[in-house]
Amino acid sequence: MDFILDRDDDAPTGPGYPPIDFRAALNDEQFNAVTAPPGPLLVLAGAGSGKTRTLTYRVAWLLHQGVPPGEIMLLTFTNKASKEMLHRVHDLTGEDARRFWGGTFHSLGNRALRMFGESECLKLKPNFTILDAGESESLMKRTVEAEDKLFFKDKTNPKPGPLFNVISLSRNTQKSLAETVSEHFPQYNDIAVALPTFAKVYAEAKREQNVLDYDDLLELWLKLLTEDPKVADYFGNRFRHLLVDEYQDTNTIQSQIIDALAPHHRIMAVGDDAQCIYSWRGADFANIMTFPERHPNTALHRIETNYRSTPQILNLANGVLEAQPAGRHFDKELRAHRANSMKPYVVQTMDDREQAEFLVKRIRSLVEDDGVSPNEIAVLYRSHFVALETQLTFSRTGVPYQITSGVKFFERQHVRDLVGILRFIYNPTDESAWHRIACLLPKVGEKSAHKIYHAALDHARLMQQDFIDALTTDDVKSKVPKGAKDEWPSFCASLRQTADAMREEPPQVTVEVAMDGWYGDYLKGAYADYMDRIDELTALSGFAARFDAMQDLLAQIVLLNGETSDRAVEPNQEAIKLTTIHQAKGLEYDIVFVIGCADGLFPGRRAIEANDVEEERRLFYVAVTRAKNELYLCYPKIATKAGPGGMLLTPSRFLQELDPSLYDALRIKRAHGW
DNA sequence: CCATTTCTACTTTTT
DNA sequence: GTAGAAATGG
Repeated sequence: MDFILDRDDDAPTGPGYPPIDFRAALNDEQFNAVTAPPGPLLVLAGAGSGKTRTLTYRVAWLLHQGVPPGEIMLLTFTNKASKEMLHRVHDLTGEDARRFWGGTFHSLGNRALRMFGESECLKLKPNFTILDAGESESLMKRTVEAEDKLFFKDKTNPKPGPLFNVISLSRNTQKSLAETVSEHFPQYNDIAVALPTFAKVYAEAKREQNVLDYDDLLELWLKLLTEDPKVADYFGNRFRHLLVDEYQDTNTIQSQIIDALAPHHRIMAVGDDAQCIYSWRGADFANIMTFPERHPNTALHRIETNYRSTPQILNLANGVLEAQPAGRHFDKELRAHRANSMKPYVVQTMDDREQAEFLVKRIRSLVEDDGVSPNEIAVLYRSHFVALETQLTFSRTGVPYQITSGVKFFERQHVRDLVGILRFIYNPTDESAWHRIACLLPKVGEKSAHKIYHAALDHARLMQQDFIDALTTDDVKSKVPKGAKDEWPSFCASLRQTADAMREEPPQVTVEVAMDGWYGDYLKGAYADYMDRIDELTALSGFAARFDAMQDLLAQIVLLNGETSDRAVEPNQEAIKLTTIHQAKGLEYDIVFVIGCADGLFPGRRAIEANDVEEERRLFYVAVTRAKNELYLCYPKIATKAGPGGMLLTPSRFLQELDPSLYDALRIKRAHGW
């Protein structure tokens, strides 16, 4: 992806875009928001009221006013939402989406750091790499252990994951660790004093290794904006218009970034407090409330007419919100626009399997009898594991589906291994990347990897040698466990070759060199489905072909975390969508099935135990408001997989709280007993 | 005695 | 698939 767009490129100004009849395309509320004069704009938009439509038309309107695309920044939460939005803008105006700065906070932060990371206030080396969640945690584990050897041995102490979460939340909310612990993690009160030290050693390790974690992408971006006037000027002058989607999900640091980006206050923030579902990442819909204070003369727009769903679906959605306890939310009622239709169904089945079979039967009938496009059907769920049985049944019965799954393409073991090799070679100080690949050698685990790494590092420093060359010296070899000695030469040789390729060849070739080297042999031995995995790595090399520079490829892979690979499903093949509700946010489908609507699954067990189901309720609200025409809320009576086997489930409290007149209950009879 | 492997139980949500 | 506990091996 190209980063720098010169302003001169951004001609033509003004017309040159296909004409749009804004008046006819929008209702009054939308039209007023879209054509509002530049300045702070806060748009409160209910679900399905055309939030994305308003944003995309706003972009189109700005373009029609002669604003060059290069002056527009579009911020979103998920990759999916950003892709969707850029796509819609493109459809509307024909403008090349790459001319905007559009993307998630994290990806734009990355872009900013690539441009200005070397600024005095950060002094980042340009070849920094980004840790994913797992690597961040294991780096934290290692650094904390180095500081306090016994910390994790004590079972009453938080494990690396939770520890990381505490520190991450404090960074995202810009609050002290002490405050974060007492507010959100009282169970860690007694170890709170140790946390600042842990945070410090972790931060130092990252700096030493020239790596960043996700939170750094926000934190350092903000630091650039507030501490380097040159950078602040650049962003302030260049991006004359900011548009922020799902504003209710911004956390403190994100909201500060927005404010720092726009000294000119030309921000359009769009949000809906009832859809705030990221508070576990520090999202606080109070940001909406205080927006007018931070941006004087904010024009407030409300968009409340719902064009998406039938009145019956909306009634149920309103019913979900009615059950909210009083206070801490704005009253909200979606006004229906569409004609009456059938009520949503609540479907009880015996177990997961029957639930899946119901889906298959109903979907078949929808597609074959009613001519519904499979692309317009979505199966939504609270957590990935709920969809397991559905996935299997779909595969078995040949229902085409596309899953944005827990096992995402870039998360697959072998993909991450290969990326690890690339990352390590690109930035040899990235010890996390080293660990990942070194542990693949027999008899090498965390400890040996660490020893080898430091032996090589010392040697390289001492002899002024390249790190990879240092690996083959006797000094280092002596640290390699016996079992790994055989493979060691070919391991090193392959790294050498890959490093050479990275210097001379484009990313795609580098990927191929790495695949054909030691790692290819390793795969052959380690997995029975070797061929499948090679195919996937070939897909990775195809993906790499899109990039000219290794750093862009690597950054995209970490940031694009969840993207299903292009090869999973043919782009225009028709397939049912299986996704978590979080990922479905902002999207809409003709037919929506929500599966696993049982207490313990949705709301999740953890939320019930923590006695805080409000966020889950908002999530449920998000789920039902995705549906345009038909909505099915399904739950199995018996949990087969999760929890202690054969547990009896009760319908979700969100269903029980609803007035039964809002839905039709359906009980599935077994078609054929087995 | 420590590091690694093996076995078993369980699985939030995203960047 | 993966994290954590028990078993094994250097």
